[in-house]
Amino acid sequence: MRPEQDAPQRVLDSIRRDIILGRLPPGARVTEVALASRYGVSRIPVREALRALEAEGFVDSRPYAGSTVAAIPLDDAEDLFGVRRVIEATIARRAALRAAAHVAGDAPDTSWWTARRALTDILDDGDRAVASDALGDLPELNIRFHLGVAELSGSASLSALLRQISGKIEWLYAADVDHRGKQSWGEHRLVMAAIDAGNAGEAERLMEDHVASSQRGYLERFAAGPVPGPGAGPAAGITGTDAAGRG
Amino acid sequence: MRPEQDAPQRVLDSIRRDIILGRLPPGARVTEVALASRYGVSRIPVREALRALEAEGFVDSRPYAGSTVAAIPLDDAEDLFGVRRVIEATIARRAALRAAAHVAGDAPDTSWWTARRALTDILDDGDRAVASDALGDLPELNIRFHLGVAELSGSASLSALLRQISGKIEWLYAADVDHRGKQSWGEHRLVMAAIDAGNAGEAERLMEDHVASSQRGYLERFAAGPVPGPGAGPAAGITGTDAAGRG
DNA sequence: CGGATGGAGATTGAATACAATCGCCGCTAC
DNA sequence: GTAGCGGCGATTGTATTCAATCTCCATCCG
Repeated sequence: MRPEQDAPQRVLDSIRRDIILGRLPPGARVTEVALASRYGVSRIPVREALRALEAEGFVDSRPYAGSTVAAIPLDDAEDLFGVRRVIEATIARRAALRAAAHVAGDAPDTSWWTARRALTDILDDGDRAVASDALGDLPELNIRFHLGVAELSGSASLSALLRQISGKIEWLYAADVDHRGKQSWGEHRLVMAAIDAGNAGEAERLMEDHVASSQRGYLERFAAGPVPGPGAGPAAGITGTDAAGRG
Repeated sequence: MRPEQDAPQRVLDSIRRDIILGRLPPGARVTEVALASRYGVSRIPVREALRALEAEGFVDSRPYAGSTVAAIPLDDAEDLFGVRRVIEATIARRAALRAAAHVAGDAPDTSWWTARRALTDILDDGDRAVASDALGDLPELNIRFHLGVAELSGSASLSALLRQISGKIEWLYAADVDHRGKQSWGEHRLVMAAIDAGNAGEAERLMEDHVASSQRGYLERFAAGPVPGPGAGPAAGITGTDAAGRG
């Protein structure tokens, strides 16, 4: 079996996705051999992925006792949105500043153009999804847009922080996708325009409003009875050799 | 050799410390075998530690090309402080709310008392350090105080975020410890008092001022010629079998 | 009949071994 | 003299293997 060259990354993304989408419910035991056989690799890449997930707060581990899926951070929802607002607004401001520097001709950076082009594609894909009422594609595109802007900001530190927070918030939304759907998506072009114009203040303000609006949508939905969610009971995990998340 | 039960954690902390303190300068190559022999373990724990460090943004890795120490995020300094202000203020507010719930008798949580007692010890140790002019101990105690308050807040998500940001900021300060020394340390007791009183608004405000003040100290120091630092050249790394950070 | 205790099975922690890939150095050709 | 190229050493990626520890369940004792 040839080395997949980034099997750990693939395994990491897959497990995290299974957790976020509720295919691995909170409390479920995740054993290394089960995951290894599920993804067709040995335990080593799985171990690395599990350790990363532990650092990200998606699983709890105890020495020799294995790992379980962590509890969904329901109590942190409001604060997570608050932190995310600040981070995203900062990112938008810096992205605008960097865009301005680029049109001015300074900083001849090819990676910047790559990131900018990727955003164009994401925006177009999202518009098509909205036009064809394929709203199921929007959550994924939404994440990619925001991470794309982070890329454009040029700050690895802020990108990493946003990535961590986004995962948690995505988890909160859980399988409850399309939180505001069309309207929310439309706001992305406004943010992008401000960035392209190099208008740092406007980009910062628009992004903050956008995130705040997303937060309101979440709170309205879950204020009363928070998240019926898939996390029914601390069991039903994968334990056998081929049972992972086939629900 | 018996399993150390958390060798990866120890290795992770050690390497991160070496990076933050400049013993492993930016650009230095860090090979698995060198680290393994330095810490007396095999490559497996080292791999897990390196992957965690990559997620934290301290090293850059490419498949089959190995890992190098990342560049110090100098350009992110101001924004990192901004995000940290929000996170710490939120943490302080929640810690106060939780303290209020505890004196009220709700939530009989033994781990809370453990965390609270640890903070008492940290504050006392810091006072002793100040009294005996052992200011070299303050940076370490400073980090522990802030992480201790995060623990008290009861939010694993916010704790993880703070941990990540603190590492970066500590890196910025680099070997330049005792940034404001005695005065900064004294502010900790004010924050702690507000938390113990269950005064959420006051705790939030005091913590934000405290972090903002720390930021001013940093900017004043490094505004002109940012960080002479140990990152002289992209070389001098550890490559041999026993050369790690013996500088 | 309830709770402690011992052992078997399962699972993780770590080391060793091997395959795949990269980077460097000398060589060749122009 | 310099640019392209092939081989070799070094390093990473992964699998296999064994030791240490935990969990669960049946058993025994009070």
